[in-house]
Amino acid sequence: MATSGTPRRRSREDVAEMALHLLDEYGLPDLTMRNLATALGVQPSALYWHFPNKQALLAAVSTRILAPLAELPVEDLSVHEAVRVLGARLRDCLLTYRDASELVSSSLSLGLVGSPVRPQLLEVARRRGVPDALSEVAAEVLVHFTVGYVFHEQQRRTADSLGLLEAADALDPDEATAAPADEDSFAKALTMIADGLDVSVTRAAGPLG
Amino acid sequence: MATSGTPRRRSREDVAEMALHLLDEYGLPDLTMRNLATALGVQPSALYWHFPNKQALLAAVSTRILAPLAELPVEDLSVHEAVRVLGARLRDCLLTYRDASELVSSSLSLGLVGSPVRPQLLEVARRRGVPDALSEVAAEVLVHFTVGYVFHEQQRRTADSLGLLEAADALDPDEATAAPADEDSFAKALTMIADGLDVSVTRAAGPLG
DNA sequence: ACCTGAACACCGTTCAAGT
DNA sequence: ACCTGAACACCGTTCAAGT
Repeated sequence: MATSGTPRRRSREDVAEMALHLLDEYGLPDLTMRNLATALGVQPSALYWHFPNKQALLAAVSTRILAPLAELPVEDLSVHEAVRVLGARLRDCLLTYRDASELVSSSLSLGLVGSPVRPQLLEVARRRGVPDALSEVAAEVLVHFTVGYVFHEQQRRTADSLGLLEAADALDPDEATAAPADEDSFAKALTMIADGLDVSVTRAAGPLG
Repeated sequence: MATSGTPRRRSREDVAEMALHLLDEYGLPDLTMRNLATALGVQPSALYWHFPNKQALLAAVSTRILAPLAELPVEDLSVHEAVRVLGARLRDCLLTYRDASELVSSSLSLGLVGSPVRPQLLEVARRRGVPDALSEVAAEVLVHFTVGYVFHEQQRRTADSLGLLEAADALDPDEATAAPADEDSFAKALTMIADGLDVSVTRAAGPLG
């Protein structure tokens, strides 16, 4: 009995994993249902048994990309530290796979995937007596900024890997080569966001004690 | 001579204007080259005389959407006020047309359109003696957050106009109906960003004077 | 200068039918 | 339960040719 080994129940996971691999290898524009089916040695229509549509598939891929964030230990951090660590780690996750920020951005906006920093930031903030309303706002600023920043970063990366950097710089003489999207300015931005939250916390606590 | 009236040189502008109209009327997914051509009473291939590709067309539409921002008078504002006013006005521009934030987000990330707040924020900041490096960072946080926020706002808007709000809320029992994307939390976020910039400015000026 | 006509090489999705 | 085969209704883009 059951000699055919494990009844491989997780073929849905296999599809998502192959999709993530194709994303990283060939980029989002080439992550088509047809290419994915071919890579799996299957007909395109077979994918629709596992996922209702392409958006749902992409949401599953987004979840995989963001998974490492959930395991990040934040209990002992200050709120200021948590904002910076969560932002930096979210950026790491997005930079791990090609075009990941674009994919996550859309899954996030469609509400098909939860905020990758909200639960942990809320937990730390509560522990320090910060009102949820403030941490909610900070979480939104943090995730929108980070995803948008890395989106921009990855687009420029693939853009000048194709050698069409001049086109983008010819926009405005003053505006050219705005920000090189360096590591440093990202860290400064996170500090600015954390500082902003601190000010709000102080203002909220000030009148009371 | 020249009896045929004005030689209508601006048909390129007409194409962009019609595209903006279609965007607002039917949404980004239905803004196809074929639908646009039909609306103009022309063959799809005719559009490629005016624009090299669809991305360039969309960039022109983005520029139109963001145009009102350039006329905003900011000279007399404090840096703190400028951040909040520019953010609020950017949101207004994006909310004026359906799916505008998604379109602008991609044009922005592709570098086909300049930052809609950078020039004015830099000008105000210089006037107040704020180092460019700091206002650059603040401008990035401001634009990424605002575009991302409104993207999320508009997606939810069209999502529940289609009556599929429950699907998104069934994600996580704790995480459900995260932020109703209200006017108020957006204003609070802008204040937080402005506060963060203020702290950075104070820190930069402190050791010196 | 501006546009047509026709083609090329693709898409996501559905659905009866197979096993 | 899981997949095939075949179709439907589309896409963006190119390019010779017209006017």
